[in-house]
Amino acid sequence: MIKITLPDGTSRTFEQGVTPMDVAKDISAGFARNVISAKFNDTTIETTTPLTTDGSLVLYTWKDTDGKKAFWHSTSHVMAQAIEELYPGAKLSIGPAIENGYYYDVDFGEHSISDKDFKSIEARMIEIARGKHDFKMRAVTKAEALELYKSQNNEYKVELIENLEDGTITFCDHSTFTDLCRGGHIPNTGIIKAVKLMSVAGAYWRGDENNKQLTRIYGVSFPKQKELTEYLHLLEEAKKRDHRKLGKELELFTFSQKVGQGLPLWLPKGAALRERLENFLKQAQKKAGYEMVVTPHIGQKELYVTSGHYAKYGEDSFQPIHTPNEGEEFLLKPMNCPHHCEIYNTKPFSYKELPKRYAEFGTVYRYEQSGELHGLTRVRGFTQDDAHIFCTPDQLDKEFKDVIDLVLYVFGSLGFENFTAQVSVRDPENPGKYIGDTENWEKAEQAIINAAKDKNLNYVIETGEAAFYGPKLDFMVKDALGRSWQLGTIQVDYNLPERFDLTYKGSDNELHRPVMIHRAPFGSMERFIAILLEHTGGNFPIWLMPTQVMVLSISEKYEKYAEKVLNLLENHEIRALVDNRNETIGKKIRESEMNKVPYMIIIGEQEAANNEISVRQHGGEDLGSISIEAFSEIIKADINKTLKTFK
RNA sequence: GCCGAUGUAGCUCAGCUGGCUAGAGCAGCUGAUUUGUAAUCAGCAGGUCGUGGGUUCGAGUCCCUCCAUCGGCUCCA
Repeated sequence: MIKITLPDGTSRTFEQGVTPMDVAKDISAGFARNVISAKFNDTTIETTTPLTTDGSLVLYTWKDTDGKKAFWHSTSHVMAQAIEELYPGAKLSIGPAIENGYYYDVDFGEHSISDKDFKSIEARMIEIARGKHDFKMRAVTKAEALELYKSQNNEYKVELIENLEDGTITFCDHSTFTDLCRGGHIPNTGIIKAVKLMSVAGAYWRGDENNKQLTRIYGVSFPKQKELTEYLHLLEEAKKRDHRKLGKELELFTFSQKVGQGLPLWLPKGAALRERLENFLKQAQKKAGYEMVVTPHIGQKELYVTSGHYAKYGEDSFQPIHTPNEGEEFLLKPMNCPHHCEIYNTKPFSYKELPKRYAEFGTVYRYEQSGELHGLTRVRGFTQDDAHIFCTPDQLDKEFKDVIDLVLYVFGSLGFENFTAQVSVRDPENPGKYIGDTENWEKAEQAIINAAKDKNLNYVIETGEAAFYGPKLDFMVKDALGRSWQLGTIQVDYNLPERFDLTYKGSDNELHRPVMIHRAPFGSMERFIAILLEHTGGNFPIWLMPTQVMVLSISEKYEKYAEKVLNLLENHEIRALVDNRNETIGKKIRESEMNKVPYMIIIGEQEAANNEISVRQHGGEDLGSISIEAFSEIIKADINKTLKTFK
C-alpha cells in the first residue's frame, strides 16, 4: 500500500501501481472525467502512469495552467503527426506548450510553408484527434533512441538525445506517431475538439542566429469549439486596444517612410500628452532633489570609447558622423550616461555634497534590426526619462528606496497595477563576468532585494541576468496582446564611475569612487505612452487627456453662450474645445465619444436661459444640468482620484 | 538581418481564375437644413493600385528587384 497526499493536505492509501486517474475516480467520478494531467512529487506525469511510492499528487483539469500545458503540448504531437504525414521528409525538432498554445519547430527542407497550408494540416489534426488515440509513454535506451532518429536523418533529435543521459530517455506514442518526449500528456487525442494554427515564423535552432533557421508553426487548441471562438474574439478585442491603431485614431503620433522607419513623429495631441507626462515627472523629481541638465544629441567617438558604449553600439548601430576635419568622428548618442558623467566631472565633490541627481529627458538613437521595430514600443530614436544619481556606497540603500517610491508614485498616478518587478543579480558560477568588487556587489544586491521587500513589490529574482556593471531592478508590464515589456528600470553601476574616473573626497580626506544609479521610471516616453494607450484603451486619466471637455452646441445660434462657457472653463484650468459646427447634436456626441473625450457639455436654449450646462460623461452617463462651478468640482474630484501629490 | 504574410483615395475596405473609363463607406469641399444625448440630406472632388523592371495584344490581378508594414526568431527602453 502507498500513501498519496493531495493538495488540500488530506491523504489516502492505495494499492501500489494505482494511477492518477484511479485516484481521481476515488475522489469523484465527475471530477475524474475532467482530469487530463497530473503532477507527482513535482514531476509532470500522465494520468495513466502507475504510482509506486508514497508522495504528493496534484490532478489537473483544463482549468489549470498545468492542465492547459499538457493539453497544448499533446496537441503539438498531433500537429507533428499531421505534418509528418502531409510533408514526408520534414524533420521535427522541438514542440513545447507556451503561454497561449504551442509551437513546433520543423525543418521542411526545400519546402516552404505558409498560412495557406494551415487548412489541410488542421483538417488532418482533427481527423487524428477524433481517432481517440491514447498517449503512451515508453522508456527506451539511448542507443535505441539514436537509432530511430539517425535512420530518419533527423540531426535535431539526435543532438537532443546526445545531451540526455541513458536511462532517462522516453518516447511518447499515439496512433502511428512516435516522438522523443519527457512526458506530460492528456489521456488521449479525442479530448482535443478544436484546433487553430495561428502563424508561421522563422526560428533558429536552439535560438542561435548562427544555426539553421527552422519553420516554427504556432497553434492553439481547445476542448470545446466554443472556447476557440471565444479566444479568437478575445484576440479581436485586444487588437482594438493596439497602441498603433489608437495612436492613429486619436492623432497622437505617426511614422513617415521618408523620415525613416522606427522614427516616430509626434502630432500636436501626442506632443501635448508627452509634455504633460514630462511635467508631471519633473515636478515629482524636483521634490525628490533632482536637478535638470541638458546635453547634446551627439558626442565625440572618444566619449563612447571611454564609456564602453562604442563597443556595444558602435559597430552594429548608427555609424559615426564624419566632419570635413580629418579623423573627427561623432556618434549619435545611444545613452545619456556618458554625458552625465562628464557633467559630474566638471568639479570636485565632497562626500557632504552627495548624492548628486542629474535628470534629463534625453533622446537617444539605436539602430535596431528592421524586423525588431514595433510601433512605439521598439523604435530607433526615443526619449528616456533618464537620471543618474552619484552617491557614496552608504547612500545606495536609501537612494534606491527613494527611486522605487518615485516609480510607484508614477505607476499609481497612471493607473498601473499589474506589473511585476524583476531583480537581476549575478551568476555566482561566473564571477569573472562582472566588474566591481564582490563586497560592493553583495551590498548592492542586498539593497535591491531589501528595497523590493520593503516596498511590497511583487518581485522575482533572476540569477545571472544582471548587467556586467551592476545589479538592477526592472518593472515589467504586459501589453494588450500579452507581450511583456520592460518599462521603468533602476540599475546600479560600478563601471562608468571607474571608466570616467569619477571621485569624491571622503571624510578621511581620501578620494573615493561614487556609485552610480541609472533610473528611468517611464523607461522611455515612447514605450510608456504605447503601454499606457493599450492599458487604458485610450481613456487616459483625465489629468492627461489632451481635451478634457467638448462643448457641444445644439445649433449655431448658441455660439455666444458656448464661447462664454469655454472662457469660464479655461478660468477653472479645464482644457476644453467648442464644437459649434452646423451638425446635429447626435453627430457631435458621436465624434466626441469616438475621440474618447471624458466630458461633453451640451448647451442649447434651456442652458443659455438658466446659465447652466448639461453634462454627459464619456460612455453615456447623463449628469444633468448643473452650474459651471459644480462641474469644475466634479472634474477636480476626478483628477484627484488618480493624480496625487508626491510625498 | 532571417522566415512567413501584406501593401488599392486622408481612413476602413471591395475588385473572382489577367479584359470596357479601378468601386464603396467615412473624412474633405459646396449647398440645403438650425437640429436635445453615438452618424440629417443632396451634389462635387479625390487614385502614376508601395517602387522599379519583366511576361502578355492587354497587368491592380502573373513573375522578379527594392521599400515599408504586420506576425515571429536573438537582444533590448
